[in-house]
Amino acid sequence: MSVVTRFAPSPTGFLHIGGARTALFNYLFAKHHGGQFLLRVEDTDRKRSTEEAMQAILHGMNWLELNWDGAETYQSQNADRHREVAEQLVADGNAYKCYCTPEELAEMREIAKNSGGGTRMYDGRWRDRDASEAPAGIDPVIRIKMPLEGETTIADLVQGDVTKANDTLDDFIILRSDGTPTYMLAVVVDDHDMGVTHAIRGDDHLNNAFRQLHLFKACGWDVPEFAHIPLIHGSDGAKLSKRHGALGVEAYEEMGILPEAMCNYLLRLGWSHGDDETISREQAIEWFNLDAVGRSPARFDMDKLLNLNAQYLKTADADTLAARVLADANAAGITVSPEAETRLVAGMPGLASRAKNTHELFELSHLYLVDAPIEMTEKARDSLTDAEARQTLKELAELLKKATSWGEAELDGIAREYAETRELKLGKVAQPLRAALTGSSVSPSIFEVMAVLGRDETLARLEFAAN
RNA sequence: GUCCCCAUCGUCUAGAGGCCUAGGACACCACCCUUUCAAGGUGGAGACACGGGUUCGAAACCCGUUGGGGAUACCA
Repeated sequence: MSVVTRFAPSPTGFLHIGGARTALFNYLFAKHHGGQFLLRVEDTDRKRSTEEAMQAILHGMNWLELNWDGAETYQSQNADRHREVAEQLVADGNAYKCYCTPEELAEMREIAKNSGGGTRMYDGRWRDRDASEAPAGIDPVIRIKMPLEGETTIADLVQGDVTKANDTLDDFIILRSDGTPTYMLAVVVDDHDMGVTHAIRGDDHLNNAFRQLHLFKACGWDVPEFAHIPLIHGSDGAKLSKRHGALGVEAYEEMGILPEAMCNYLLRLGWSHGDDETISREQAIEWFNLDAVGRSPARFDMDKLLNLNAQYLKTADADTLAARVLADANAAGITVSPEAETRLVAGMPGLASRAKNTHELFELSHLYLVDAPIEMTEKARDSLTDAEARQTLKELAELLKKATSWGEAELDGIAREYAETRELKLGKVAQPLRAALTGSSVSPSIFEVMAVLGRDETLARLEFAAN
């Protein structure tokens, strides 16, 4: 049997970290088994679902390259099918209509809470009543008949065997009084119709799994395998939620995080493969398994994400990175000449090893983006007020003009030789050079910068700074 | 309240009864490299929640305690 997984977000908010990880695990599991990964939008709560949230989720999935198979489906479009199943269940005697008023329900809940356990939230008062007793003027809901006694065990692929007494399971509502399905019914019907073999989802659904299992059985369907993965907590240890300042994945995108880094980080949160830390998508697909998913909740750690991001930045393709920098430049209203763009790509390795996110990369790139004369920071200007420093630059410029080739090694050699003849420390030469060439006191290796800038731009900047 | 789940450095984790004097990663500290800043290298500090069992031997297995989390809707 081929594996089919699905990610089933409800479009009531953005795609947050926990959801993204659930999607990733479902994706990886399906791909590992050569199966299918489906996306189903759970929009049965029409009041809370928004188009905006849905777009945010789709955008997040695309950004992380969690490509789903086929077109995404919308649960609300299967409402007719859900109602049919509910009615069939009633016809088969596995479900029944309940005419309770909200007041009656509230009363039952109150009793159950005060009883100290052993009492169900819904007492099943319409379970065996005849339809002829139905009061007029009340639209009934449909409830599923749950087993009255015994216990139910779920062989969860992550949590292991979990057993729950059946008397804690009440006859829950599957069809609302307005004829729309509840989540519980919709998931079961859709999972069955879509051929889902493995339901990998958050731990918060573990309790629901017991109810769903009986619903599957009442319908006479095979029950999918369940895998409940622990939730991701905020740094305070509580469930991630909007009020906790949990962010949507697009927020990380805006922070200049690379999607590969994000996925790698999410993968390591709750799943491990020995001591491996940096894991490519291909490697993840090959290695991913549910056995290695941890059972305890993990906390989100921005520092580690940033560290991973820095690593991906270092090995990322220069053109890809340049495109991100150019986008930032464009947003900042900086016009980049074709020469500057060439410099940017050439200088990328030296830049990338110094950045933790793409915005830092953009800031670091500034020295290549602009053309002479360049602006200077106060610190840089200060180091050039010294007459001796300016003299150094002038003398060095003369030597550089005579350079036969413009490679990093040659330039380095010229500067060192000059420093030696003048009996200066290399730093005394390099720092003014850095200020003049980059307009800053911090930059990649100054000889690398010179090589990337090229002869003309270098000499132009030197001349400007020396005067 | 009741039900369910969880418990190794600050954080993410390795650990399938002897390979554990508990390993790796992030963060932190020191040193090295060095033209600045990063990166990189080397080293350091830092954990088995507690109490009982089981066993020749428990971080690992069992029970309890404590702590944390989740669920308790005509939300998903």
